[in-house]
Amino acid sequence: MDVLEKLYDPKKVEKKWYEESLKKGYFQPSPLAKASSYTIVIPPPNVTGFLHMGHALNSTIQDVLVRVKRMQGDKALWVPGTDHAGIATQNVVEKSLKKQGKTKEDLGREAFVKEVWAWKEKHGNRIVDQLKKLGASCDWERERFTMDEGLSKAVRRCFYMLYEKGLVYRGYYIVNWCPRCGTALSDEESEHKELKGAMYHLRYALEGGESSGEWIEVATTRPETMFGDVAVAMNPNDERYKYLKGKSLILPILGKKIPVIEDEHVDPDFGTGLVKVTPAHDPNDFEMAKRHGLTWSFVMTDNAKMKNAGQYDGLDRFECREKLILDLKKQGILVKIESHMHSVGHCYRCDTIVEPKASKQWFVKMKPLAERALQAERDGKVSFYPKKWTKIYTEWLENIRDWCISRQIWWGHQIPVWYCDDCDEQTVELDDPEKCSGCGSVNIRQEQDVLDTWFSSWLWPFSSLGWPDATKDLEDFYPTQTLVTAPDILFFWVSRMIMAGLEFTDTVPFKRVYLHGVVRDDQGRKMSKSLGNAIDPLESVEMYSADALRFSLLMLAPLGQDVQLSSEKFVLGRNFANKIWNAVRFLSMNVDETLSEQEEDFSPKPVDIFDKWILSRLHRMIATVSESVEKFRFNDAVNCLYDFIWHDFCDWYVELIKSRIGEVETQKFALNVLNTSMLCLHPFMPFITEEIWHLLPLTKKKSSIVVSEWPELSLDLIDEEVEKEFSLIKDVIQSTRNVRRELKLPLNKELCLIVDCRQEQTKTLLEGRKDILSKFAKLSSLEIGVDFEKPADSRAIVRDYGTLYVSLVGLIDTDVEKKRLNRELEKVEIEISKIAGKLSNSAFMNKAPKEVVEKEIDRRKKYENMKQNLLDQLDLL
RNA sequence: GGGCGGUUAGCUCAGCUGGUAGAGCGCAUGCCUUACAAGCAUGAUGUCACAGGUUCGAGUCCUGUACUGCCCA
Repeated sequence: MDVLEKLYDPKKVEKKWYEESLKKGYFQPSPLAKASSYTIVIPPPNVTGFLHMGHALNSTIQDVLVRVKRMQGDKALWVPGTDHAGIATQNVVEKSLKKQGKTKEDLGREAFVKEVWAWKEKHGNRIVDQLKKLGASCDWERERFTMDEGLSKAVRRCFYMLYEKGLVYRGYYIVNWCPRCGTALSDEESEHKELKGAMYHLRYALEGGESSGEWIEVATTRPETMFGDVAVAMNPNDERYKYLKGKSLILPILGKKIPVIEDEHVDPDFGTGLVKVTPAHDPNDFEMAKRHGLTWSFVMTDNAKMKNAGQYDGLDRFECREKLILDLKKQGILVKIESHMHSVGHCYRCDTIVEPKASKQWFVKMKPLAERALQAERDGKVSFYPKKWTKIYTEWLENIRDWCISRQIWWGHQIPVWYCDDCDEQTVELDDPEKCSGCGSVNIRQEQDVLDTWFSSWLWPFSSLGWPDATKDLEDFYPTQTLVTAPDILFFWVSRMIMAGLEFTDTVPFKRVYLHGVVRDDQGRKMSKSLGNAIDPLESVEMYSADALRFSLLMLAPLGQDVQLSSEKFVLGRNFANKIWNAVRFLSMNVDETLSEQEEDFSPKPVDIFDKWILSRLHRMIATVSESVEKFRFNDAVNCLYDFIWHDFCDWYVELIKSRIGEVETQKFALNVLNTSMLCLHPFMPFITEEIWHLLPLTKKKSSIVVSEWPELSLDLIDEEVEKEFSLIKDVIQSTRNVRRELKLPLNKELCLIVDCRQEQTKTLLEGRKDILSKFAKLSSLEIGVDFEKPADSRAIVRDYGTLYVSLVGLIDTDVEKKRLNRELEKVEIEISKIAGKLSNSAFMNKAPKEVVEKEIDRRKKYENMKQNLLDQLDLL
């Protein structure tokens, strides 16, 4: 082995090995793998997107799962891709057109869509390239895009099937309208935010009572909608307004006559108990108008400019509100303004306040789809981790509302419905029709709207594998195993995929859904561009390496918990990488030249207790890591690796074998342990482990660690006895070091140690390791026996297995020692009285399990020994 | 308004089926000890938010309160 650099340099390494893996096709499912497949589909990021920490956490987790399964011999496949993000992408391209002083209308639909495709070809790879920097082991040969040919075909088939079944319909309803994007949004795309608004109390005159000043008071948060009022509603049981029944009112400004109606749904306690009814711009009012057979009128255009509003026509809705309020005040119509907290829908893409608006849109009837999705969960066919999300999933499905799938934009799958100019028939076929399916007329026009992007994404687990065609991939890799995503798209995406899977493929698309936490900043706030608190994962990769980023993220992210991140947290991963590097560096300086020439792997036998100990710890680690990954407890896995490699291997094992590192068998053994550790660590830190794996002389079997076998667990190598013996040796060393530290003795001063063991067995064990004890505790002399007299001028350290005496002529201050021993005594006595309390409690003795009682009795014995010993020591002083 | 989390060391958090409270960072002290100062050694620090309850025994289970975050309406 060549001697390594002192500092690990990840830059070259990461690039080199990722390229190598791509070239050799290691990320493609191996045809040689065993029959069982393990598939994950990536939550497709936006083509417009930039990689953020959420993506980093998300893809690291998927990568760990896939890499582990790949090493365990499964046919592992991680399908990557992006979605076309209708509104977002259209916004981006519109913005760049605007810079050239152009609008999409200037170009026309066809040219605009061409423009978007051009943008996609140029920039659409950005986020994919960024994922590669993190080490994502996706099969890039299978990368898909929601607008590519196959997936468009899937969308078409899906729409057709739902239409034939009567589950897709066109209807007039209140939708969430984004005036900036100029399109309808689904309920999920309208994000509710708590805002400080106002409740405006307005005076509406009673018909015929204008001159006598008779009026009633209505309260509203959106006064500008008053132009669209078609009635005022009261609760039929509201005694206060009994006199209004059957009366009419005069709408201020417009002077229009509107009726008072009675409706059970009016809450008499809200506002004044009288509500203005604006069916075109409010969902409740819309329903109410339907019940009462009222017509409606729009008062806003698609970009939220006022219309049918008299002198206010053309004003923006909020401008209008301001002006209107001033005018109403002047006219004495405004009674009062109260501040009022309410939640207001915002467009999830551009944050504009959503305007509820009646309009004709396409919907999917969700109830029948939801039933099956609920049943699948109840049958245990799909489960959520952590479990708490199950309830959120089921509650959403139980209260599901129809899904508005049409969007008034140009970028996306144009809805495959043709209207006929000559009759009322709608034509929906798998291929573009040439004539009306009703009257045969050729005067047909395709629907202009496009489908919601999620209408493509909900097919992703099977459309990305070839559906609706019966492809080999679909057969081999579907249904998938695990879905890894953030909980904020549980409704948008996860639930809908389950519904789609059941509807179109008759199976759940994945068995387990792992919902990881949200990445927050160090103050617990969500990371966002607008807050400026986002940490760029690529900058972090640049500074700390992808391995460090991955490792730190996982360390900070226990099962489904949010992650509070600051960039200094990556130091942890970086330092760990460097620590490993230096352990390898140490070996590289000592390993025999001839080892590199050996062709086969070697599995040397343990020669002493330390070898047995590290093997025991190693296999414990293998067990924990495998199990934790299976249970999505990635932070446990990562912690265990960290603890084993750093503390067990580097701090103790490497130090212990330094004296015999010249022996080839020792080298082989250490290399073997290190190699196994690298295999276990590889899914978490793919790059440094690959680099080291290639450097280690014994790993010539396969061409890459990526396709190497996961270490086999040998439970019989986990040896409690050996671990116990080792911790005894460790305790003697650490206790002695502590004396040195407490008495501020210089490191180069060697100590004389006497170990007075309680048992012969302990003595024999320690005698056998005199060399190590002397070296590690820095001793000039060491005596081990049973029943020693206390030597003069020494510090006594009382342990449960015996007493350690460190001779310190002239350094022992009797008073200080007394105080110290009394402090120890106090602690021991507290423990004893705690235990005594338990043991004298008959309820405890009767009800606690036998093992627990025995354990307490043992502990009592131990502490009483220590107490006696401490008292003896005090006597001697 | 309904639902779901969180509250454990100075900070960030583990602690799964109740049985002796843990890690990393930070802090303190001493160290360039035949890999690593991105390091080594040793150490200090806790009313486990609060109040009840169940239990032989509660950080862990139950009820309530406070603060805090998120989701839904």
